[in-house]
Amino acid sequence: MQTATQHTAPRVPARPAAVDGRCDAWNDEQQRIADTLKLIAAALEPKRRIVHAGEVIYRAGERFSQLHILNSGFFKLVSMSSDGREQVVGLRLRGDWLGFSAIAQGSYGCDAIALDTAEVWTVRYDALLQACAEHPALMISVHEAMSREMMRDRDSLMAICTLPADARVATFLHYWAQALAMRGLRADQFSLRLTRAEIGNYLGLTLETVSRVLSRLARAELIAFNEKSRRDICIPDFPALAAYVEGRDLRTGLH
Amino acid sequence: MQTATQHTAPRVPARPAAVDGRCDAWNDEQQRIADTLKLIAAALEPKRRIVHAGEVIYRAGERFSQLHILNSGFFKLVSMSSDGREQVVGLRLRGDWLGFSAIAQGSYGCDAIALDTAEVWTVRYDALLQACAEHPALMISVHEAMSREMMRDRDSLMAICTLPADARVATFLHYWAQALAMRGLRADQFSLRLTRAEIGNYLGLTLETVSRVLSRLARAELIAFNEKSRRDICIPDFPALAAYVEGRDLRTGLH
DNA sequence: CGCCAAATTGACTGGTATCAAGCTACGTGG
DNA sequence: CCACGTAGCTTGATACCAGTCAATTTGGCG
Repeated sequence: MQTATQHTAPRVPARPAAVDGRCDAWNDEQQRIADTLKLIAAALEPKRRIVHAGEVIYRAGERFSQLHILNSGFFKLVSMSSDGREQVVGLRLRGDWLGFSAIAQGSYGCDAIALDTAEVWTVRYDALLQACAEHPALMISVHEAMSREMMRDRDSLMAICTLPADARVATFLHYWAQALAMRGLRADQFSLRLTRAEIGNYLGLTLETVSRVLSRLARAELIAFNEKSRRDICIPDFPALAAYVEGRDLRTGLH
Repeated sequence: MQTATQHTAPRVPARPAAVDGRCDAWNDEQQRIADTLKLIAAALEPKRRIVHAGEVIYRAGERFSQLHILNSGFFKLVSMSSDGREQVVGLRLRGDWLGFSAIAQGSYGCDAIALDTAEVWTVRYDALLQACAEHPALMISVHEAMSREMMRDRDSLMAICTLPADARVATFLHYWAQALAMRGLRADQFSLRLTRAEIGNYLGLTLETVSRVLSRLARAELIAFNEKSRRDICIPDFPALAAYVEGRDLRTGLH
């Protein structure tokens, strides 16, 4: 079965020793996702399909009747406000659901766009409801997924509200590396798959500011660019990045 | 039964004619909340209690086993990051649930603090799961509540990320007035019940900036202060405020 | 090769934060 | 009753971070 280009290469990525403390959570997370997918496959026979970068799973305004689960790949959620401003409101990876926020309103509130080749599983919402009533484990799993999404949104809200630009970008990279690692993908080197403008949009910054911050972080050796394609980021020292994201008043020249 | 001080007086508040367009949504919302509460009361026999301003329903870190629904009153959710920064991450009114975001993690991620006398209904999560399996309507209602919470968080994220200070505060007031109106409470005059510092914290601004913006909005006559207590806000012309929140390039002297 | 989107970098501007000085309301105790 | 302290709020002066505008470089692709 075809899967995402970049994300398949190393099954067990090289991980810096200092992240070992995370290995439990990391394996747990992998297990959790696998269990959830198995549960869905067993109870619902989801429609599976491959989509390619740029393809749209749903658009804002479309009638809601299905939910989607990512088996692989990488999506962005783009919301458009009444006055025409666009905003990237979320990013989704393997194990994440797409469409929860449409349940209440009956129609999607944003576009879901693939940034990569991805495998999407689709289930009808009414079928899911029925399956949940019959399979308690599935209902728990769905609630947990929604709860996790809320928690994540809340964290990013907090980060974006309170942190200066350097810390926002660093937090973003840190979160992203962690999310990849938890899914068994390599986290010490990866492609952002987003333009500076999209990152900035997501973080509430301009593309110039994102560019400048990335340069500063590189100068401080918290990240490095892959020669060829500055969209590929290396994280040579994950603990250092983590420390910067927490403390932020360390030796680095970044106040 | 004792209920919130301020929020009970007018059963059907005076509403400026121009908001009539909203009356459908407004009555729908009231009906929806009433239906949900009835559903919960019927299926779960929730524990009901009155809490007073300042009381805490749960604290970050506590083990999760219960969810709460507000029958009346007004809560803030306060999250504390590892490095000690505090942040108001949400506000809750009648019909809102408290605790969803704790499901995934098994423990609460923030404090829930009453800002007013409130009536809280509490249900065990395991009981809710079981009831959901037996009552499809209840499960739908729970999913909708979670979905609505996601949508709201997303909207506020968008507002906070992309808007300048004036618009943030105006959006906040507009949302708040609407939320009160939808619950049948008077929206043309209300108490914020939050200090400038708390509002600023919630909106990613300093208390000084909030104060200045409120003064500017008052000078532009989009809001007015109740003589005595500048924490009581009047909205003399709701459509004007709504127009400002949307367009923002109107006649007002606020660029 | 030449075009175009993306990214980088610099100079300048402006919106918020910060620092600081009062003001107001309210409760406490003399 | 008034003096006093305190918490919340307002307003002004200044500093600085990030946005804006602009010039240039880089990389991808027909």
